Amino acid sequence: MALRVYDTRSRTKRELIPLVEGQIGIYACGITPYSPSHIGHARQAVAFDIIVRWLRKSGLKVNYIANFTDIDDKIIAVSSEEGVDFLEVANRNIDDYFEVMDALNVTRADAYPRVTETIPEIQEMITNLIDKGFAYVAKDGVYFEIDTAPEKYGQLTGQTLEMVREGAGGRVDETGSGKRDHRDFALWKSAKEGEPIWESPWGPGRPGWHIECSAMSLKHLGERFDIHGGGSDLMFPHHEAEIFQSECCLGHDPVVQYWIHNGMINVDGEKMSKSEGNFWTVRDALESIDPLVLRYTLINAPYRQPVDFNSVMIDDSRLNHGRLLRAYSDGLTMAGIGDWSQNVELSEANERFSLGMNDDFNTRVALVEVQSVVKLLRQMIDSNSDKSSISAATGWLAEFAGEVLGILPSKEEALSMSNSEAEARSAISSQVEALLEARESARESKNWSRADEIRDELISMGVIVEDGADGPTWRIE
RNA sequence: GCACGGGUGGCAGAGCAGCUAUGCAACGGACUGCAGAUCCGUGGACCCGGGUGCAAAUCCCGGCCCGUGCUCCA
Repeated sequence: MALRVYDTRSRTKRELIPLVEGQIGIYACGITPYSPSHIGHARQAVAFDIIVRWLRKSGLKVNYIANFTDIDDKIIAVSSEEGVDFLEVANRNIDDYFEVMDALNVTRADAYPRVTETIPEIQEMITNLIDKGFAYVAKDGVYFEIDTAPEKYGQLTGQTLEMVREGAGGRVDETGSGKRDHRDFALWKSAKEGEPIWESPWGPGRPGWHIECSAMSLKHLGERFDIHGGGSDLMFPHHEAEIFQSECCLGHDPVVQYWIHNGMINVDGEKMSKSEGNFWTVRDALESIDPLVLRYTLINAPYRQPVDFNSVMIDDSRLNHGRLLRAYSDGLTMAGIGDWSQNVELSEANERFSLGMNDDFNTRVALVEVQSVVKLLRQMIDSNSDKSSISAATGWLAEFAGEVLGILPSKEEALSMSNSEAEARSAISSQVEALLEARESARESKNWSRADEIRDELISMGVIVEDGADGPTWRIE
């Protein structure tokens, strides 16, 4: 079954053919840690996490690299504002990143390179570009000269040199920059007062934005690698600049076989931004949303589509995820995890799930199959199916909803969750049983108002009563 | 303005030439004193206008609307 990936550069879905059979090198542009991570970062991290999980599930050996751009203008701005070292700002926000992404069940990348740990490689690349005539030294730094490779312009966004010229023409003189052309971009920025600096052949300074990713991907994945990705907002200029740098430096193209970009997050249909006041950090979101529910929300649309973050969407995810969780833990306690491969319906579900994931990692299609297996499992439980069927369906969920999509807690956690619920139950059990008994006798004498009164009392204790054919059952909300 | 995505039932969101998407909500039924949970069933959609097909939500052309980008210095 062929795995097809939408490649931004060719604007088509193409079959994923690894450079080295059985192996995939993937680089994803991570965050610039100048503030706590927001839900857009979470979407990116989750999207690539699932892509990597699916590649591994497909039998590929994956080397996944995600970087931190830990020196940049915004970090410097925060650091000078707070009067602390720039690395303190970066480290603080990197810690935050790991903490919230762990909560979202994001598998760690194989490496998290940082700009500040890649300075020699960056300088080497810049030297190379100067030597080959693609870059020049100016009074305020080193610039990549766009006109040396005009054919590479607009590779990802379709824009032409002329368009951008119109968009920003004539600014070079105004800013006093040493650029020859305003579309040239900085590889190295000369030191300014009070900024962190590194020594270089072109004087003290720091790397420009863009070069770090070319250098880090080269260092970790080599001169050619399979997949490079990030948010769609990075296509221009960041990723196009990388194409210039890497391909001109290495002297071949393409360096990256497939470019993939995830869509942005909107909040209530509007662009999420600090000035709009609709800005959600992951921490904000986790105050009212369970981490796995948030993850469910983020994969509720294919990774390339925009996701609208709104209360309906979240409530919907909460409901569906809750149903999934309940079916899973019921199945787990009743029958455990079993082999699903002998069950026809589950095998078909597997096929459709895989078809969806192989079609550019369509998690929405995958979730439909999860929902249908939840329904199937529910039916099995309700109709007192044999243990092996229930364990098979539970096993299917563990494998696909758990292992691949990462929206289930681990088996141990799921069981300990039901254990802690059991503890909570036993703590109030005698009290509840007594009330239920009183309610049952009220019901027998058709004293409905008294019965409902008792039920209300139980609800206020956080107990939900459900009358069934064999008498009432109850659970803790 | 230009580039790239997208506009599907009350809502969210798949499908991207012929075959029930799915979930929530609604409606009907089973079970219920009621409620809840669960199950069964029903109705309901493809932004507008042209075009190409035996056949178009799906392809082409033209509108309209939405999102993102149009660089670090500004």
